[in-house]
Amino acid sequence: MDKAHYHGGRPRSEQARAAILNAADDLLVEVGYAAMTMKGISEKAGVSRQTVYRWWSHKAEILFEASAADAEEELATSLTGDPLDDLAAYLEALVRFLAHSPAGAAYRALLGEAQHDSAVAELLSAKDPLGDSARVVIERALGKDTLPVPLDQATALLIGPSFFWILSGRDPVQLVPRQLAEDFIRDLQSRQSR
Amino acid sequence: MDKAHYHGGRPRSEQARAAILNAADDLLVEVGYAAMTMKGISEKAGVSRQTVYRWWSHKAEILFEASAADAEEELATSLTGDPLDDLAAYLEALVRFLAHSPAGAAYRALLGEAQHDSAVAELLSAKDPLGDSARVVIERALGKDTLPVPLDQATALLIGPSFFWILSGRDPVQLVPRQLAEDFIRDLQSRQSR
Amino acid sequence: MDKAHYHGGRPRSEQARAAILNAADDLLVEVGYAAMTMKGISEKAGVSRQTVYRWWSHKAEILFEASAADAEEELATSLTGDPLDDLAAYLEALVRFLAHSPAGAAYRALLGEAQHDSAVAELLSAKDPLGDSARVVIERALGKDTLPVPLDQATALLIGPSFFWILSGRDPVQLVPRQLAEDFIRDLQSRQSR
Amino acid sequence: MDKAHYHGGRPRSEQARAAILNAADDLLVEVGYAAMTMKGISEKAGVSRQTVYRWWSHKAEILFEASAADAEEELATSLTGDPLDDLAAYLEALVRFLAHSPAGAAYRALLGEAQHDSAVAELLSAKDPLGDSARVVIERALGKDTLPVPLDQATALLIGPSFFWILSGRDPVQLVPRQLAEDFIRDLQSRQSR
DNA sequence: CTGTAAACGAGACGGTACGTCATGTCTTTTT
DNA sequence: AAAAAGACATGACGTACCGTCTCGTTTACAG
Repeated sequence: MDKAHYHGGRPRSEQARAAILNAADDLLVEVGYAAMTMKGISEKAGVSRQTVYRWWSHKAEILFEASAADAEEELATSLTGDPLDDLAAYLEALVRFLAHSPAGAAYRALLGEAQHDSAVAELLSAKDPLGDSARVVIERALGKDTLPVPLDQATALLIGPSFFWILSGRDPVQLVPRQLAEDFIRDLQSRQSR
Repeated sequence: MDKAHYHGGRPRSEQARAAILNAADDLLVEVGYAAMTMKGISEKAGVSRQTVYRWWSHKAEILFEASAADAEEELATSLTGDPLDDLAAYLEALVRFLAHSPAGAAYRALLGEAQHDSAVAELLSAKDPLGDSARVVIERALGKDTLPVPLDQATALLIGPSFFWILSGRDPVQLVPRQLAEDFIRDLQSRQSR
Repeated sequence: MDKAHYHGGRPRSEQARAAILNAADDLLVEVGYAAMTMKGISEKAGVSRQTVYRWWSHKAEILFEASAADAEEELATSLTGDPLDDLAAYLEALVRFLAHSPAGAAYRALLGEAQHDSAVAELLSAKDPLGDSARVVIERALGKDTLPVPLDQATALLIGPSFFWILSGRDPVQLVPRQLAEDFIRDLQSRQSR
Repeated sequence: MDKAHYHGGRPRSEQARAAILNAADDLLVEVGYAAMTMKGISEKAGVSRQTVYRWWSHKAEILFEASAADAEEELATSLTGDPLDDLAAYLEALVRFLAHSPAGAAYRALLGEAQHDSAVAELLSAKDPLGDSARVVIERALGKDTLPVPLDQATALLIGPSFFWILSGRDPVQLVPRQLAEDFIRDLQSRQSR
């Protein structure tokens, strides 16, 4: 017996699962989040509506699962050794993600929903791609123990300005990641020296 | 003749207008943004559905008009003369607005919609309560001409961390406005001194 | 003002009403009662599903309204003056109705539903085309006051055998209406003479 | 080997068969024919859905098999020797069956379905509990050879009025079996004497 | 004081998505 | 081969809101 906990019955179709996630991804780009419906997803995936509802309860849940991997990948960074370079590279990736990537659009849509749908809010707080990636970068660039601020608050200082800039609809071209990275480092240092 | 361009017909009912805006405000608190519908608003306001559609095309438009005044008021600050005090007070008001005020909930809901509805995005960019209020505070606290950074980018530095903190669902209690205000001032000073 | 109790609002569309009743009639013939659905009716009528549900709650209700007039007409009889002729003619019409007419098929379907759906049962008991027509015929053929049996029971004696024959799926050709009419008259007479 | 044509494999489970028939019987009483579903039957019987479909194709088929024996039993009569007594007793049993017995409710439901489902119609014409029982009673009470009418038509005369009365939703209390039996006998006699 | 014309209430209408349900089939392991 | 388990495609269910429409009524100013 291969499966650990077999309880009888036809096994879940991996094909259907993939088709649904792909359909959700595609629909987000093609028609936007608002016009994306459970019905539309099921039809685009060539799958019954019931099958969609069997495994997910909201379009947000589907979209989250569909874009989580992409988000993680796009926000992952390679280290250069130089803290400033690393942080600047990360902020650049962050801006690219939020402003231009499909996965970023998915994230913004989900975060938007989360503002008035607690189910979605829980989804995001359970696995937060921005917070997670930022924590990793800061730890590796500056060292975990030398931080004068709780790690979580440091992420807010790093991410906050770019996040606000893009979410509030401002032009991402005007953002200068290197400058923001410098500010961040200087800020932490001056806090430390007090 | 009072009205500038009268073209005959019954004048718009101020009573209906007020009832609709109030209904929208109330419904946001009672059922949340997602469950708020044009039909629900019209019924709660005791007004025909057509009357709502005659003057507004989305629930976002109604909500925006209904909460704009409150937002402006809640984000307005009185000056003390001390820049640090002023900025800290403003950040405190900002957090209170975003995290606890009904008008702030409306703003978050609208900003959420704006992430996937360009009509709402335009609405917000046309009159941006956060940006406007922050610009005013920074100008008055630090002086317009001494800023080493474009005013708009300064607002992002000031607002960004708190904005991200709350929008991403983190606990607003952990925010320390005075600390953030200090950081902001120190940041601008060190930029200047280079 | 034309309408007796106008309470505002767009008036009901007579066109939609007629289209729905026609669609129901047609569908019964084309696909049969079981395969007839509310959705199918609305689509065939070129009408929204909500419009159907606004005025009727079951397909049985629609079918009843659609076929009631036809049933009444097909079971109406013209008098000849001779009781035997009249009753025989009526039974002939009854058999034709039950066994061959579309309206009769509708009636049989409804009566079938009534056996396990009390809502349909009420519908039929409120306006019973068989009972009504039979009562009229018996009254006019034999006189209301000379009956030795309650009128209702007389209708059962007259109608019963043919009704059972057809409903139980037997061949209507083997029914001899004139013979049944004779039996009925003889029966009443012999009851009277006791 | 016991079975005549054994072809290997697991034998049919008698337990499952009985559970299904019982479940059908129970469900008819509990929820009525309309709300009775194949799914419901299988769940109530604690049996896989496939097992139900393997042996029966409609709920009508199951219900028929489940109630046939009961019907036969309830409509069987013991002879007293007196034709009038025998026929009256039979009619009484018939009314009790149609109006009050669960098996009778099953029969009415099936006959209802038969009006718009030819598969069910065939089922009933293949084994007709009413016709069969009536034929037996008439033969034994009046003698097979002295009948002036084909036996089948005689059953219609005997059963028809009660059948119509109950199927059309009238109150069974108002039926007087003895009276109807008298009518039936008198009718046949007067036909004979012509 | 009488038109005229837009605002308003009421509510019907065609659409479309919702989430659920039962259908009958299938795929898997177990008996 | 039969059976339990349960996933699957299909398609109707009845409901909700959408935005539009068509009525009769109301309310202002203009002539």
